[in-house]
Amino acid sequence: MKKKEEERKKQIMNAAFHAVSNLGYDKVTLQDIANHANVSKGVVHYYFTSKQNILLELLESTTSKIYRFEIQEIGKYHSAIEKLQAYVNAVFVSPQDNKKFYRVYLDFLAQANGNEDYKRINLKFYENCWGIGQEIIELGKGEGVFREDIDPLTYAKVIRAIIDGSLIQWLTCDIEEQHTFYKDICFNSILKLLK
Amino acid sequence: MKKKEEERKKQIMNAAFHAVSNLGYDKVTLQDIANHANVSKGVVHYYFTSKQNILLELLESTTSKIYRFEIQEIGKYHSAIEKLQAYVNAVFVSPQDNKKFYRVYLDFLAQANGNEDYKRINLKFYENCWGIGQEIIELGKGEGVFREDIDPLTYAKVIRAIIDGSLIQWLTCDIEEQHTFYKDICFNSILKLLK
Amino acid sequence: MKKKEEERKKQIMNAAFHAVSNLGYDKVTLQDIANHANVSKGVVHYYFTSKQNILLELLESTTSKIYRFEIQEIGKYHSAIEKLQAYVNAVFVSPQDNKKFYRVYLDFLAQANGNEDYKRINLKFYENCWGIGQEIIELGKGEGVFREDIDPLTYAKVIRAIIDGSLIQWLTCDIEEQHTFYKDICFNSILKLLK
Amino acid sequence: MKKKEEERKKQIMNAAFHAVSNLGYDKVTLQDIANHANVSKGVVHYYFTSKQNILLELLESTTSKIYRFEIQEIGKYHSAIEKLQAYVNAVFVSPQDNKKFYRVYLDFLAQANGNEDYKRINLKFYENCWGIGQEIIELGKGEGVFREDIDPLTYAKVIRAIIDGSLIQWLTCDIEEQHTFYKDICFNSILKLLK
DNA sequence: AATGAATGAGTCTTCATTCAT
DNA sequence: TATGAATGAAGACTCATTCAT
Repeated sequence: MKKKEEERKKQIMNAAFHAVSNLGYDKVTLQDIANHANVSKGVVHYYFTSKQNILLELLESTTSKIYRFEIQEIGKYHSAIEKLQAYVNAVFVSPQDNKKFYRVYLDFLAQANGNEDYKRINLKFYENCWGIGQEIIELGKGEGVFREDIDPLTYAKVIRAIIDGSLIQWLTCDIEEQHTFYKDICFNSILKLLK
Repeated sequence: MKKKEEERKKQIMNAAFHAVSNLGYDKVTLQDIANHANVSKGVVHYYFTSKQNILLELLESTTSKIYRFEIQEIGKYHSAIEKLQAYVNAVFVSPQDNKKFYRVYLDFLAQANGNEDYKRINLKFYENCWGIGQEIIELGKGEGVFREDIDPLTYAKVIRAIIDGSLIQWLTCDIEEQHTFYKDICFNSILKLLK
Repeated sequence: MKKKEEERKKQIMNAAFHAVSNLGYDKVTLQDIANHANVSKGVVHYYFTSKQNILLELLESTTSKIYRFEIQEIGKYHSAIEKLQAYVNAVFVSPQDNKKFYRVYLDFLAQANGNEDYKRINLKFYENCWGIGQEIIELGKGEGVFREDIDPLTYAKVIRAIIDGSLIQWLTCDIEEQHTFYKDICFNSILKLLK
Repeated sequence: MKKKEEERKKQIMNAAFHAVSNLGYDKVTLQDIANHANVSKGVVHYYFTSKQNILLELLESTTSKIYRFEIQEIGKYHSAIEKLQAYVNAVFVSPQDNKKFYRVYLDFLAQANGNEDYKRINLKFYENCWGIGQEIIELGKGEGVFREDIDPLTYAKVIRAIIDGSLIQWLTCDIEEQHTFYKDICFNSILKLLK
């Protein structure tokens, strides 16, 4: 029965993701989430103690999904440059997915300002991303393709800043065709910085 | 009389700024704004047609205030590098101000995803910021301190991405001491990119 | 389950009727209706999309209740004169009921001037009433008790005008004892007109 | 100065009439009235103690205007039948005027149900109208054109009921072309009743 | 486990009324 | 006299949460 419960929660979580993605963090209602999940409003409360609770888990699951995907993608390659390219590609998956995922993510980012729980989850996500950056930088230094004098953690933070900054800019300008443009300047900028 | 009205609107706008900054975009109520302005709820509606209307003007005034400050600061210097430093300094004014201003800005950025009006205002802000970047880059190219082969607009976008990405990261990590750290890596990264 | 919902709506509708009857169309609040129904404010919105919606249904149910009662009463008799008397009696049921029903009806009549939905519902009610008048007139012509040269629809309209005009006059003068007086002059006038 | 005050009040009263006529009794605001009068909101309160007060005076002035016009019109003729025709013609002036005046009147009629002041004013209007009816009936009896056995007051009430009932029916059906139709059946019915 | 009816606190908005100028 | 800025009470409506079934 434990398995069914897990499945139910996943189903609701998924519905919450689409609902927030469509309507925005502050517009979404429990009824919206229930509708997206094709269940009754009561079910949502049965599996989650409160709306706050759902959204918290949603941030957690969203960031962890993003992170796992990044890990998976860079795992397919072996050189630092290839891994870096895979990392950036993983972030800029496709216009459609980026819009869905990062709208939700951006909403939570804004929420994090006034909510310690969100802040904590987001910090964990940052640390994970910095970990990816560090790994690539250290690999590149070992390969001799990146400069020796760069501090891995510091530059890992810069890398993430460039990635987030580019993605948010693309998201806000909302010109689908520029997806590739932003992916490219993001990758090229990071590369130039590390070389 | 016109002047008094302008002043009143500014007072309310200012109250709205602090209210959103303290409570967040979606938590703020008209009563909060009225309280911050030390006026009755009715007054807010007397000067603004709706809550939406206040928030729209708030985004406009906030972004334009940020932009004007940036313009003012880079105007104090004459060389490209100095202007770039002034630009970054203007963004990273002080931990306190950054928190206030960019919390509001980040909230609107998140809203922009689902609201054409916010999107439009934000695009205008981006274009203004890109203009600053382009100006600095072209000056630097003239001075011979920046590479010749860089496209001003493209790199202006990268500059803003790094700035926003760094600031949001600092804001979210919420460690005041790292304010200088983020300002520095932001400036250094941009410089390295352009040289 | 469907039955329970129907009952609930009826209960609220009934509460709305009494609330409007006591307080008047433009004074009544959703809270008043909720109080009359002994339910919470939220319930009213659960069953009706808006206040407008409740009042619309109230006009519909009020006019249809009046009409059904008229039909029922004239159905008890077979001759034209008896039916006419039953018709007038049905309208002038009793001082208490008349006050309740026709106060609500008069309120809606006034609203109909600026509202197409009310106008439409009221027109339907008029047509129903004219139908009753026509039926009685045609029957009376067949029986030879009414003149041959009268146009059924035209006179049906006159009949309703006399009925409404008398009732409104009684309602506005608000002298209970005159209830019988107005019922009598109403019936006698119509009769004299048709003979 | 007394004269100017009177004029001001008249101006506001007139504006109130048009405002209520356009918007309806319960929709009209003091701002609407002020706008129609091209004065500031403050002025309205300067000349009338309250909104209730304006509307009360409006009912009084409206009913008295209707009554004075009826008196004036029947004064132009000398025979009972001509006076009756003039009376009906005065009520059914023109589609445009009827709509304006009787919308306001119907609104007040509805209000009268729950308000003693309105009720009193309206009763006064009824008594005036009954007076007209009685006068015509007595004249007709004297002329020998009306039956001898009719009670003037009773039939005066019937006359007014037919007039109001017809006018309200025309107003609610809202078919301009039927204005003449209703005027005719109204006059013919009354005539048939009295002969 | 699941439903959805019921609750009522909270929010935006309107507007009569007051009052300083 | 006249203005219109300011107030705050009141009302429609939303929605998270509870709970009986």
